[in-house]
Amino acid sequence: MSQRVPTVRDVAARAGVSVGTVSKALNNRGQLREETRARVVAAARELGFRPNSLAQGLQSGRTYTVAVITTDRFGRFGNPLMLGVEDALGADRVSVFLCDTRDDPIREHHHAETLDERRVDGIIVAGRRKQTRAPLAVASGVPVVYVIAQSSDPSDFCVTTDDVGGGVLAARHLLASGRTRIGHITGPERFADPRERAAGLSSVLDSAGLDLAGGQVFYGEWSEDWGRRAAEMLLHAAPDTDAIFCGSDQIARGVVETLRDRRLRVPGDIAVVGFDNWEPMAAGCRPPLTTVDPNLREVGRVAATRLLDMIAGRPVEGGVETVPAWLMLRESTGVREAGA
Amino acid sequence: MSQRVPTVRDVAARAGVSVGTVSKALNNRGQLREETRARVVAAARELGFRPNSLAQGLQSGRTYTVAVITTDRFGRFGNPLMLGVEDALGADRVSVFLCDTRDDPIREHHHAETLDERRVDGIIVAGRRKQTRAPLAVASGVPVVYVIAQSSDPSDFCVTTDDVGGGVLAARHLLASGRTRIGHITGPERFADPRERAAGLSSVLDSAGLDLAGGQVFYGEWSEDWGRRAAEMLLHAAPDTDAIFCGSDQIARGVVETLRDRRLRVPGDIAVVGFDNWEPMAAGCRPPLTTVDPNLREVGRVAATRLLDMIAGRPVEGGVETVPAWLMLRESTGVREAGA
DNA sequence: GTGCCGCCAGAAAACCTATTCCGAAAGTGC
DNA sequence: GCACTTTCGGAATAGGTTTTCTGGCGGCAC
Repeated sequence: MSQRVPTVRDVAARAGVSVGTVSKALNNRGQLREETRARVVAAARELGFRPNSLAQGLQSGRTYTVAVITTDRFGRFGNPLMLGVEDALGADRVSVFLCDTRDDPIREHHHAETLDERRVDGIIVAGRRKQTRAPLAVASGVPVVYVIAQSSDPSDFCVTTDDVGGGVLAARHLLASGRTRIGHITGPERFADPRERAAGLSSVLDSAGLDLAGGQVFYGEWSEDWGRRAAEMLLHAAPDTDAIFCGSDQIARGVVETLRDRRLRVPGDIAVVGFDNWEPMAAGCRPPLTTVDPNLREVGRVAATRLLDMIAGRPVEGGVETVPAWLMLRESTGVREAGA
Repeated sequence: MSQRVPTVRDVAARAGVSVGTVSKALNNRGQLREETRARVVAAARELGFRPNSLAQGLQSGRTYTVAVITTDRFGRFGNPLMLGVEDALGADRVSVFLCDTRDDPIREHHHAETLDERRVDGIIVAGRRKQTRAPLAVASGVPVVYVIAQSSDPSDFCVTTDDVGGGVLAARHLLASGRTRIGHITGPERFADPRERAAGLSSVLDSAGLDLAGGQVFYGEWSEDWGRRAAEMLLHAAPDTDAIFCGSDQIARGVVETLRDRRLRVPGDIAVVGFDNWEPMAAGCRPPLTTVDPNLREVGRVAATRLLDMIAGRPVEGGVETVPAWLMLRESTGVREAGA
């Protein structure tokens, strides 16, 4: 009872040919009689033969594997991203190694070494936040694409979200809905992402000759609780606010709760726009949230596609490619009620 | 300018020894003079040599790779699970292939074939729901561990959550807090998970001689909206309800919202317990939710550990191993207010 | 002092599995 | 009978690990 997995040698023996012939028959290469080819194929099927991709990789120098290194503790951002990556990679029978660094440089280095040894064809390095980071320490020649967090080496290629554009989308939508006294509650000022979203909003307001309701951006934390507290502050500073753009869906949830407590109708009295399009948060809200979708799945798809380009030797220019966001319309920015 | 990655041959040439000697030197095997070993190690370092793990895998028959096949990429369930898997695997330098089937049997089969060819050492098949599924169609001999969804082959090994136990925990906690009129709002009745949670609750209530508030389990959907609607129904049927155990944190959020609308205080008038301990949902709730944590990270850790056992040839009995849940205490089940 | 045994260090070769290139045998055409 | 094609075997190759082999040397006995 040999439980051994069959090799080309076994197939060759069973078909009565040489190993070279087996390879040619199964890969449709070389000159073979149709009868021979069929015999080999039959033998392979009967034995349940599966070529060893380690041996193939050794031979060809390509492993058809790609790694995704993420700092995101498999958080919610990683999911749509991975989905996009799989979209692009799946077609090519490329398998994905998933490595979580847990924000630890030692772990990252460790993963990089292992991936080097595994001779992955390429690597996607995904950060959680927009920031500049040191290039991944990996064998020269292995293509690397950076996602969201970009490399400090300008010749590296990076794909990222369009946070300024997301802010612009939200702002234009609110203006188009007839809102003019728009406030902004968002995450920590020390991060680039919320600053860019705020910049997008401000640019639109400036062009329209409008000021930010409350006179300032309310920077704080990425939590519902901050949304609740900041909404109080904003309404205290500017009681006539008629729209609030929030830096995340979680913040928006908090904001909506405060508005409800104060008997303010959404969207009747105040429209609310979130950011992330984090389905369970945004759709579960009452009313469901209109929100900016940063298009992470597309970001993942673009990253993987470019990586495949680089692997195939097609030139990919260094620099940052920005994927446009889009607006998910739900009820929280619906039409303003008459007389409101 | 040869960009070629260095091989043992290059190291051997630089150190002035044979390739066999290089291997022995770098792996601390065989008999070598200390001076020779040091010379080889130095040469390897200077060249930036990294052994090709494809070649090693070909030789040893072990690849130090494991695959996780999941049907649940969107879900929040995959994240803590993967974390646990990496906890257990990381120590052994085992890399993880992540395969998403998107609930498509064709995709699953496709992944299984590819993993076969890659000669992964083992596979973890993770389902989203407790159900029985056909065994993964993979080369005989490759160890497979099933998570949550179990294999129809009783000799396969499966790790799963303790939903009955979770229900028991929630029920005991509520009884201990002095609640006696406990309702239950949960997900679809056609799934085993909510039925088991309800069974756990019922068993405790039965032992205490209590009935379920509202006279029935409110089965529905896994949404906030169902939580809101079902809470209305429950309160209509049993206005004196003093606690609600919810089948998910999302449902609990909806329930809490309805209670707030009705001016019922949580936990003052009614205590609420969720299920999942999905941090942003449970902690963001006002008040923060006491909730059953199904311990998915531990489930992942156990699955990976058992898989490593099987890979190492240590016997693992078939059957289902259940990982105990635990209760995350937050404010939604705090002390009952005096006079309430 | 010389011959033999055994050990040490490292070279050389075999092996893991699949692919590819080269060449040989057999068959065809004229 | 010669050139040419078709068909397939055999060997080289990829990059390591492992086993076997060899040369040199020390120790011991006579």
